[in-house]
Amino acid sequence: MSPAHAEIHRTVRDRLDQNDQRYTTGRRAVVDALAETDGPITLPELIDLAPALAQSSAYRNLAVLEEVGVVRRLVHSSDHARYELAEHLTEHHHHLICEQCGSVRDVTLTPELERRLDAAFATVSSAEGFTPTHHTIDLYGRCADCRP
Amino acid sequence: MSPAHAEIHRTVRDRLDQNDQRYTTGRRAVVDALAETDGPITLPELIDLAPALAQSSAYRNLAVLEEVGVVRRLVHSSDHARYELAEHLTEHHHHLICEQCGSVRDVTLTPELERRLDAAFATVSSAEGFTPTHHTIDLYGRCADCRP
DNA sequence: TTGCTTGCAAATGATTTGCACTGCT
DNA sequence: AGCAGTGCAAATCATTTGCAAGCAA
Repeated sequence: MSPAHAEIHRTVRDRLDQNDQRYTTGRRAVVDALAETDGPITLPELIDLAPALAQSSAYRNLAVLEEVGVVRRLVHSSDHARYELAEHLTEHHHHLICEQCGSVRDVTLTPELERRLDAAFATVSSAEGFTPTHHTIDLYGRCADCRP
Repeated sequence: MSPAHAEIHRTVRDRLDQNDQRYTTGRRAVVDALAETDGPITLPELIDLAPALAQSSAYRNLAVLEEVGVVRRLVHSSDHARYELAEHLTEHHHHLICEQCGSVRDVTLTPELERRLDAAFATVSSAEGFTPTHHTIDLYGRCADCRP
């Protein structure tokens, strides 16, 4: 477990404490699994990484962790949702989504481009009376493994 | 929606013909409903706009229209999916998603920014061996109606 | 103890599907 | 006529929830 892992656990514990929630073995296992991967994972994938967890407990723990703001739930297709650590525990990133195999990997853009995007988003939003809080960018295509 | 309704219907009919599918009253009603709105709609919303459609037929027609490439299905949250006309029938756009009421509205960015984005996407993708085909950008926040 | 957490099994709800009927072509 | 499309009701499947038992503060 990397030092980054240790800090993640500390932050998660703090957030749970602040919300009168316990940091149980099961919740720790969920966080460990999410910290290990280089992209958001589905519930079956999570259970493969943490086989001690019952399915219902995995779902319940993810819901609690999402509520206290350390997990984000993503829905790209209609089968399984995907879960990842919140960006304040990782870093702002986007997703490469393979249309062939369904895998999802994280990518980051340059800070300069993100800055430009935020400016553009502020512009188009205010024209609509919309107040943006955050954004997601998904790139769909073919991943390296599925390349023809 | 840039092409007029008539042109949309012509294109849809062509696509269906090419795939040995008929352009029935129900399918036309689906396309009309999707062409009327300024953002992707859910199935209940679609049925409100086209009350003659049975729920199962709406789902089946949307599936057919998606298969022939004139409808796109979006999933932002875990309740109802949303459907919109494919971009070749409208224009390239993104979404403003209200976290309060769940409404979704279309927005466009400047062509210049889209060009810059495509360039950046090509760069980060090739570094991962990924071949991008298209992208989506979603802005989450508070819509005008839900503003505090 | 006291009550949150867990695991199992049953419930929920959006979407899909079987089947008989309708209506294009 | 013949087969694709439709409506209804039943089936599916990810996710949620009720309940009894386990575990942490």
